[in-house]
Amino acid sequence: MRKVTIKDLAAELGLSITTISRALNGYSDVGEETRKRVVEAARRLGYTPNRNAQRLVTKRSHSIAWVQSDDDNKFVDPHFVEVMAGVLREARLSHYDIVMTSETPERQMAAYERYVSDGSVDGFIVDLPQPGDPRIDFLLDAGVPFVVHGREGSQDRYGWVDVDNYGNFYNLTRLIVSNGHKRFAFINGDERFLYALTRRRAVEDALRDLDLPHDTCLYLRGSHPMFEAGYQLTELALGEPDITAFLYSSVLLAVEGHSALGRAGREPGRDVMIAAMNDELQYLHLPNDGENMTFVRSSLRAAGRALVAEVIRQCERKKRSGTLIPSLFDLAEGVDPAAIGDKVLFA
Amino acid sequence: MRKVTIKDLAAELGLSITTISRALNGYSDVGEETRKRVVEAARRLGYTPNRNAQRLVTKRSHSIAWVQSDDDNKFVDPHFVEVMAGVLREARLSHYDIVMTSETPERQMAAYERYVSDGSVDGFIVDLPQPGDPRIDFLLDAGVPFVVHGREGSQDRYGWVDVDNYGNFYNLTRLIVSNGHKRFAFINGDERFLYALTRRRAVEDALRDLDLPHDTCLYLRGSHPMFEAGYQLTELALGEPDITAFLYSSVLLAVEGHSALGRAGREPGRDVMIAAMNDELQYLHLPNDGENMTFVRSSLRAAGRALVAEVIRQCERKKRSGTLIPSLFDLAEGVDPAAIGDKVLFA
DNA sequence: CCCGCTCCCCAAAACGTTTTGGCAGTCCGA
DNA sequence: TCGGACTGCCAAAACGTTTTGGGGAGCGGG
Repeated sequence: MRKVTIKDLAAELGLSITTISRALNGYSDVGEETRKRVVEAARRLGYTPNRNAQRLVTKRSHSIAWVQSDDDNKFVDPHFVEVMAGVLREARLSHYDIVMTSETPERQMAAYERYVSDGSVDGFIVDLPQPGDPRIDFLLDAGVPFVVHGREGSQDRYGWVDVDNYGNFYNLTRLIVSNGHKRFAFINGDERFLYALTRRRAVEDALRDLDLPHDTCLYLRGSHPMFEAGYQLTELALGEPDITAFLYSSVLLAVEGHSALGRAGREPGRDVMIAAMNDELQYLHLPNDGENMTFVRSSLRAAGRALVAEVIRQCERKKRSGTLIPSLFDLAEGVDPAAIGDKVLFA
Repeated sequence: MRKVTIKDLAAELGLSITTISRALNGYSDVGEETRKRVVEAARRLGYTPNRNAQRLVTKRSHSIAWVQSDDDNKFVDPHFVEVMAGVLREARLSHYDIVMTSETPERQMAAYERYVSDGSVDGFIVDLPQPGDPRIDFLLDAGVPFVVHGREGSQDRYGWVDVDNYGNFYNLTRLIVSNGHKRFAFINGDERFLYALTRRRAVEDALRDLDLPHDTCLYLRGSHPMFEAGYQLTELALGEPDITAFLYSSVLLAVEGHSALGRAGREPGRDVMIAAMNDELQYLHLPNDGENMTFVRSSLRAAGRALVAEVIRQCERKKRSGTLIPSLFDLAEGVDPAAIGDKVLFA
C-alpha cells in the first residue's frame, strides 16, 4: 500500500492537483461544493501532504532548532527541564516541531551552520547566553530568525525573552537592607552566564546607591549544574561573622541553603532571612511551603513558551521583539515591603 | 546572497549536477581528480545539500520522533532526563536529528499518525510502555521502525531496549530474604507502566519460589512523577510491624526513604536494609555515597543511547533486535551475596 | 453583439536533490 | 581488426508539493 499523494486524490476526484492543493489550503478560488468533496476524499483516503515536498517548495520547515551543549550536562538541571516543558508545549500549540540536538562545545557553531544552510529549520532558540556569545553574532549575520533566553544590556539587536534580573536583584537587595540586615550573603549562579553577571551588577549597584560598603555583601557563586552548591556555600557563609540574610540566585539553592541553616541551628524567618529568585520549578518541595522565605517569582515555563512564540513570530516575518516575563514578589511574613514599592512587576 | 545549490557548483566547475552529486556522495564512477575539484569548490562556495530536497527524493529524513505525553509532566522526572541525555548524544554521533514533541494524552495517537504519514521522520522512540500499549500496535501495523524502552514479556515482535527488571527484582528479593529479613517493604513505581508490573511479578514469584507467605512483602507504590513518594511511603511502612528491609524501585525513592528512616531513628546498614534499583542518575547525591545501601546498578543513559542505535539500525533496513542493558550488583557491606550468584549480569 | 467581470478550474514551472540508463572514449586480449 | 570491459561523465526523470499565469463559461450592461 503506497502512500497516498495529491495525485491519487486528483485522479480519484477527476480534478487537477492544483485544485486539490488550493482547496486544502483554503484558497477562495475553489467552489464550496468542490472543496467539500476534496476534504471528504482526503479524509477517506487518509491523505497527508508530504512534509518534505512542502518544505522544499515553500522553503519553510516549520521546525525550530534547539542546540544544546553537552559538556555541562545541562539536561539534569531542573531549570532547563522547566524551560523545555514550556518550549515543547508552545511548539505543539503552534504546530511547529522542535529539533533538539546536543553538541560538544567545540562543534557547537558547526551545528548552527549546518542547520542554517541545510534548510531543515526555520529558526533557533539560544539558551544560557554568555557575554559576547558567538552564537548570537553568527545568527545575526546569517540573518536567520532566533530568540535568546536572556539578554545583554537593554538592546534590540535580536529578539529575546528574559526576566528582569537587574530590577529583581536590585530590589531584593534594597529589601534585605531596609529590613535591617547589616550584612548578607549572595549566592549567585555561574558567572559564565549573563543572568548571573547581571544579578551581581544589580546587587553591587544597589549597595552603591545605598552608600553601603562593598563588603556588606559576601559574594559566593556556584558553577553549573549547581547541585549541593547551595548547601556548601551556605555552610561556607556561616563561617563569616554578622551575616543575617541570604540571597540566592535560585530557589533550588535556597532550599539547600535552608537545610544547611537548619542544621546549623538557624531558623529562617527568625534568626535569618532567606530571599531568592523562584523559578517556579514544578514539584520542588519548599520547606514550610516557603512561608518563611521571600521570593521573586517568575515562571520559567512561561519563558519557554514565550521563546517559541517569539521565534515563530520572526519566522512569520513579523518584526522581532523582546518579551519580559513578569515577576511577582512573595514576601515572607514580617518582611517590610517598603523597599520595592515602585518596582514590582505584575503578572 | 542566495543559498548556493548544486547547480551553482556545477556551473562553477563546468560539470553536470549528476557528477557533483556522485562526487560528493562517494560514488566510484567519478575521477579522483574531478572529485577533488568538486570537494574543494563545495567547501569554497560553502555548499550544503538542501536537506528537504534530499529527503524528498530519498524518502529518508534522518530524523527520529520522540513523542511525549504532557499530562504527567514527565520532563521533570530525572529518569526521563537521564534517558534524554543518552538519546541526544547517540543521535548526534549517528548524524540523526531528534524531533521532540509533547502531546496531550488524547492526541497522542494523532501525533504518531501524522509523523508516520507525513514523511518527516524515519522512526520512533516509544517511552514508558503500558500493558497493551496502543502506540506499539499502531506502529507495528504501520510497518514503521521504532524501539520501545521496555518490553512486554520476552517477545520479539518489536525492537526494544530494557533492563532485566524481572531478574533483578527476583534476585533482590532472594537477597533480602537470604540475609535473614522476615518482612520487608517494596516501594514500587507507577503500576500503569510495564516496568513496575514486571518488578512486582518478580518479587511475588521470588516469594512463591521460596515458599514464603505473601505478606512477607508490604507492597506500596507511587505514581508518576514520584517526588516525595519515597519519603511518605517509607513513613507509612514504618507504621507496620516487623519490617526490617526496604526495597525501592528507584534510587530516587531510596534516597528519600533513607532520610525518612533517619528521621525515624533507624540506621540503614545496621537496623534496616535498603536495596534499590540504581539508574545512575547524574548528580544525585547518595547519603554516605551509598555505602550502606544495596543496588542493582544500570545506566539509563546507556539505555538512551541503545534506543537510538536500535531504531537507526531498523531504519537502515537491518533487522530489529532487543538490547538488554547490563546490570551490576553493588552490595552494601555485610550483605551476603549468596542469593544472586548465577543471575548477575556483567557490564 | 460585444465587452468586461466574476467564478472555477487547470497546465506547467519550480523547488534541489538522487538515480537511472546510457554514451563516448580507451585499453586489452583474441 | 574487432569485441568487450572499463572509465568518466551526463541528460532526463523522478520525488510531491505550491505557485504562477492564465482561460473558459456565464452573466449583466452598453
